Amino acid sequence: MSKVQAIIEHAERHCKEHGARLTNKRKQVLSGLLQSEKALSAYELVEYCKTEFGEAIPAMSVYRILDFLQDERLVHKLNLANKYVACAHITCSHDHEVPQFLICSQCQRVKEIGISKSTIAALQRNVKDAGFHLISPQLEMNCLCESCIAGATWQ
Amino acid sequence: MSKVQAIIEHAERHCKEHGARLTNKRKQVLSGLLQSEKALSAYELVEYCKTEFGEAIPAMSVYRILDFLQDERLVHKLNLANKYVACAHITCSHDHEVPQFLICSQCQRVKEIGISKSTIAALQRNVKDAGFHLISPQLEMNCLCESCIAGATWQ
DNA sequence: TATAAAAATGATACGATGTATCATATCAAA
DNA sequence: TTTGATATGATACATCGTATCATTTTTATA
Repeated sequence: MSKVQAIIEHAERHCKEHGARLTNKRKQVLSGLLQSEKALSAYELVEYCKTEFGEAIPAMSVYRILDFLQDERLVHKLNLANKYVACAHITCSHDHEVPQFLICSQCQRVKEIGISKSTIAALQRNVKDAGFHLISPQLEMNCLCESCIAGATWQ
Repeated sequence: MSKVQAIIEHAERHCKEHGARLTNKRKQVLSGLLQSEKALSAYELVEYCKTEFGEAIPAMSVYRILDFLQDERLVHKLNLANKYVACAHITCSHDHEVPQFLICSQCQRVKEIGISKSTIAALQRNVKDAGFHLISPQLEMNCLCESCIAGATWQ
């Protein structure tokens, strides 16, 4: 069984546990994100599902499906790029900290990392000192990935 | 002289120093951002200039003016919110670190803060360990501001 | 001062992301 | 099996932003 399939099955069990349904279309969308291995916009996902799976899912449905998958914590939205990625920890059984995302501005590859609690705590302190309250420490940072650094034209 | 006017004059001198021109329209846009004291989208700025100054600046021009003001480091773009804010340090003479922004998700008020170098360095280290290179440590964080916390309905 | 070059602004069309709304189809429990 | 909930489809539209070409304004220079 492929890695993607394994994750999908895990996701399906995860949904069933609390009465949510991972329907076929929802599986297609999640599979699309898993297979592409990079962040995709909703409209890119529509294309991807059409060419890879022969599924013509209207954009409206993709947005709703993405909302569902976010509620299920199977997908994250990258607000900086207006794109979506599959959660990197679907098959983990333990809970995770709020994720941080490194987005390659050149190839759109995304790495989901955890930042040390002490660093996050220092951030929180800075924010609190300014009189604000951090809603979510999901940081998104514009980066260049290894391979784009290696082949970069701007160097 | 009002505080806004003082900042505008300072900005004008700053532009003149290297042959850039802070034209009337550009002043209007900058004044709009300064007066509103919160992040505005380009189209909101069009509205603001029309009602406050009677200046009908087309959206296209506002975008170009915002680009100019960003090049002059008088304005920052908030990529999370697709809005723009006046730089909080126009009248400072010294250079500043890359700014960080706390955006109130409720009232759109924005606070520009500096985060300690050690925290930023820790972030950079985390990113580097993941094999990525941080292009710009301009962090944008979704927050609630003091007054919205005080009057919050979700509490 | 006249005129050419450069800079700024205007007008129009369009692309991309996302939402609102109403209709239809599918599933699931009584 | 019917009924209510859930999921999906279709359409229109709002918002943010860019591409392109035209026009105006400013600046420099002959």
